[in-house]
Amino acid sequence: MKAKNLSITIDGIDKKILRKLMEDARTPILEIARLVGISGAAIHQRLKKLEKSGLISGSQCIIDHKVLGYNTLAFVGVYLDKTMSHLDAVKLLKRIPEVLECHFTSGQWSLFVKVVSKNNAHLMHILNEDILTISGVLRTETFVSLDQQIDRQIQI
Amino acid sequence: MKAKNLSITIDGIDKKILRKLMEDARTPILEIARLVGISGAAIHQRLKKLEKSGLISGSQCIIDHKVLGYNTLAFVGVYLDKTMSHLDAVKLLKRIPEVLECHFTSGQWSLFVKVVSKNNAHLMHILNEDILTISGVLRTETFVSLDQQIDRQIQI
DNA sequence: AGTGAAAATTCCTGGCA
DNA sequence: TGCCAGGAATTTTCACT
Repeated sequence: MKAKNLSITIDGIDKKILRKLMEDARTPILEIARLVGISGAAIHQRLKKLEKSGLISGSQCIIDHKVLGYNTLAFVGVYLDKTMSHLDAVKLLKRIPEVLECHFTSGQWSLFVKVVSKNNAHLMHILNEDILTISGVLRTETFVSLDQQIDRQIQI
Repeated sequence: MKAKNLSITIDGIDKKILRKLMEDARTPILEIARLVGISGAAIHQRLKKLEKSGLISGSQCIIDHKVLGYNTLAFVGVYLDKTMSHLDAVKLLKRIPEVLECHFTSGQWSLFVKVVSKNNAHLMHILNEDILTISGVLRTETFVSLDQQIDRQIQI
């Protein structure tokens, strides 16, 4: 079977570079070079290629919510009135800082939202005061994540 | 109102450092220093403090699934037989590379899973061949993300 | 694609205000 | 806390293979 002809071809060395940077984005290029066994300059140009291809879309440092006192993670299914445009609802959801993800989904809900909060009372406040007050939001269904056991990116 | 006495106190400079690194984890310290208006050494010791406090739990480069051909994102609610231990189920879910998140949730489902796949056929395969074949999994409910409009970390 | 070398930049530590 | 200074390390580019 022929490989799909995307704009990038990734070999074993690229994979090693990616795996290392997915684990720690601040790993020095020279350290990767030593790990992989080729020169720093080579790693450098491979990295540029990977960035240019869009495979690496950026990097970020990860903030631990819990250290900030955000101990609750929840998913919220949102039912929208058919007169409410999804995009307008999303625009208003964006203004709620605790909303981290918002998906337009197939199935029973119009929108599906991931929310963090400090505790259950805070979550209730976000639901009642912030989300349900958006005009066009009919009702919501909430699922609290009691424990997150897997959290990762796709494996390379 | 008194601020909660957590183990860290974060001032405006810390926030600027964090915001920059959340946007690009590879930003040089000296660039942040110029941005903020204090010396690199000061940024350096603040960063160490932030890492030590656990607020910064790491960094990672972000891979764009779509460039790898993973075009579908879905959420799957999993119903487990009461004889099946959640932890065993999670152990088996971990072996499915397309499973990126797994939560133990309140509500109707035992587990709630985020999955990426190349297309709908691939998603069906993951559901039928990988997830439903786990012993103890009774049935699943799937919600496909047709479009993700918000994806961010908590704002500092 | 990879290498080695060189220049610019950055990291990081210690001493001091 | 923050700043400065300077040696070590890293990034980045370039000519060559």
